Amino acid sequence: MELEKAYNPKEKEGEIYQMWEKGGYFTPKKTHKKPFDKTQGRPFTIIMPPPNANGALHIGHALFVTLQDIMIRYHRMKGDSALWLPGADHAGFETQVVFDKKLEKEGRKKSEIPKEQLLKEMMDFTLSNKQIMENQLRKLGASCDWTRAKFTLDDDIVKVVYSTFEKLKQDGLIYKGNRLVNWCAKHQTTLSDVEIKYEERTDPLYYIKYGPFKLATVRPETKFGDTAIAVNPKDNRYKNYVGAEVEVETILGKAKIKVIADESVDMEFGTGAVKVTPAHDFADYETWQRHKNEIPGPKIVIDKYGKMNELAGPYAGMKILEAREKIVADMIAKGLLDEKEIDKNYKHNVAVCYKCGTVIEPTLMDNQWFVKMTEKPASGGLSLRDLAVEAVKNQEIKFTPQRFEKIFLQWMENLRDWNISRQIPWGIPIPDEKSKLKTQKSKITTEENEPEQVFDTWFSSGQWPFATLQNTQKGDFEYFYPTSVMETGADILFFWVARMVMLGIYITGKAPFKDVYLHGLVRDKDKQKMSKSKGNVVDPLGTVEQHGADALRMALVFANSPGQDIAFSEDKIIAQKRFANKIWNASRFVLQQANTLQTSDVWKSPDIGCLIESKADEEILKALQETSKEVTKDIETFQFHEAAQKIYHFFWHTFCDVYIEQTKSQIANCKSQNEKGNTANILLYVLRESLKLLHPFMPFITEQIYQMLPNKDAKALIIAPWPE
RNA sequence: GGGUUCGUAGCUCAGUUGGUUAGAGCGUUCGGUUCACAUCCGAGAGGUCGGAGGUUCGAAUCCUCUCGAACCCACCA
Repeated sequence: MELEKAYNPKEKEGEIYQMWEKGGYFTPKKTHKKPFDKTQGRPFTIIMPPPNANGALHIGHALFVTLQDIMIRYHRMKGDSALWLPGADHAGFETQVVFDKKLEKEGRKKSEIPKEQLLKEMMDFTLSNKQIMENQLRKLGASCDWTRAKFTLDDDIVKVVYSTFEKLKQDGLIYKGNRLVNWCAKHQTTLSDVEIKYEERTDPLYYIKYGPFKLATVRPETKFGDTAIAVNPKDNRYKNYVGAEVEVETILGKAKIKVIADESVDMEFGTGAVKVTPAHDFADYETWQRHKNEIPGPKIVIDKYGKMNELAGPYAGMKILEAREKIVADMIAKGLLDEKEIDKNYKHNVAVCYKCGTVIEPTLMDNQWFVKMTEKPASGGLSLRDLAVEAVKNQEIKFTPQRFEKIFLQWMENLRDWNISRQIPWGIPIPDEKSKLKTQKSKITTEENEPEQVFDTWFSSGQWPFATLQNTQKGDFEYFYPTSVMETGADILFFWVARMVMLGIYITGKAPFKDVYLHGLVRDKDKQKMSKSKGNVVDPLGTVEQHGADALRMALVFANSPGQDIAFSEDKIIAQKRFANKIWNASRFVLQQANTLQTSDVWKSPDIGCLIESKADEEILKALQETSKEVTKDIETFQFHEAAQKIYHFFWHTFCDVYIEQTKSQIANCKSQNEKGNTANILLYVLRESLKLLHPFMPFITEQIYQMLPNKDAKALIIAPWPE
């Protein structure tokens, strides 16, 4: 058989993938019996983080595919029941943002599209992206079990989500709160605490007169929502006022306001006295909660479009910044604010929407669903937070790199309740008691129709490991759960991993995975973060077309070290493309030797030792064994880059540069045909075992060559036995 | 305010529990080969491992301080 001189990845990759998929190799057999132990093999499960079905895969996806596929292929070859369960995420808010942009581009207004049609369009959009994505995963060589693929909007998954919602409700862990929420005026939805980020801004700090007080504030426009003035109880300056109602002159005329004492007030800041605006500030809201009996409740003065409402009198209808400017000017005019006292260089952090950067308006809403993170369930046991903390502290869940354990636990310390309501159309609708009532008793129609809400997408994906396995094949959950490794990006540790741990243990009683491996971000050439919604993604499929999936995968894993960001550059891929070519040509040489020198079928002999003719033979076999050991250890301990570099080095610089070169003279000097055959057989053996070690990293080229070997020890390399 | 990561060859980065002449890819210099390799092989140049101090027989690796870069968390108006 004549091989091309240069390796051409394009030709065969698709064919090989089909051979694998049609051969059923991706679908594990549940042959091992409990209790699972190392001697007989065991289930090894990875639940694929379902990519957001709102665009094409980016290079970051290629990284996770590579890392997870390495583990899966390794364990499959080792004889474990290796399940890699693929999926796709409808990605609620994320997809909504992408789709809104698409509408905007097309010059269409979301508000003018009937909801039913909008949802249909979004579903079409999502499903077509899902399709594209799945084919891209195939091109990257992902050996996942497509027969078990799940989508977050599958009926059975939604059912699980509803049942979890019900259980939480019955346990008193979910409540509909009249609570302060993070409101994004641009996206017209609330957001959870992890969906906001903080930006440092420089804004003027105003000192406004409040009767006998002077109060420092960045937001004078919220003064219409003030319900009290707070001072520190230890502050002697204001001692006499505490508990009293003071009369103050405001731009809307005279008013009375109560003075309260609260520990949270910093005497050093500003004047040591602070206005309390519970409807629009988290700290103030909490202050009010502590003084509920003394002062009036929150007064909302800003509406959901970010405009002042009727409580703002003449400023009603104005946008926040416009109103602020106007109010400041009017206050100066009325002598309520001294222009000279404005601190124009005041630096502070402002909460903004993580997607659009719009300033988040804390606002009071009464129809929002919250999950209690720190309270014990009615049926007994630990709070959601403590379930997760315990599991991590007990080492039921281990992190790689280890430092994330600390980060995880630290985050758990200061958790607030989780807002799971979103006011966007795209997502799993939150079951609404009122609408249920309506359908049951048609008489109740006076009730104001509540806007439909959907779950935070992380509420559903937070249940992914058990929700999927409970709805694939019968017995899957019992066999594959808890899963082995959760491999995902460090950037969604809080969004996703934390929620999976909490909900997973809460529902199933077991941590959903044993190991968490976190990779860093693949950044673009300028070290900028890539993201679909930003539109700066690099299409990994173009790279596959050009250089082959193996080169891309090897380049990614070569550059990766756990938890560290990596910069993507083409020369790394080209280097690995050369390596693929090296593998190809070494194989070409070995196969040629085998063809011309082979005299017997001695390579079927299990005892490779009796073929040794020279010191070189001995050494290469020793080096191979050493490399196998190291590579195995490195994969087991998640040091994939180390494993990749070791097998790379062995193959190129030990096998090719040293051993193959030696065999040339060795073969020439051999006395008998049999000796020559022996050498050829060692070449074949070392090549075959090397291909096995390389296969998790570079599956296509290794399988292609393996299929041509005369000394195959399995039907396909993908299921060939891993070297001891 | 708290925390984390990074600073190693011209560039991009590895270096797991401290141990002989500190590594890879790309680049670069010289030589060879085109008899598996639109190439490949051999040899070389290039690093006081951000800085200072300490622990140790021995530190890029551990400790303290310090400079520089990035990031995460946090309700200071």
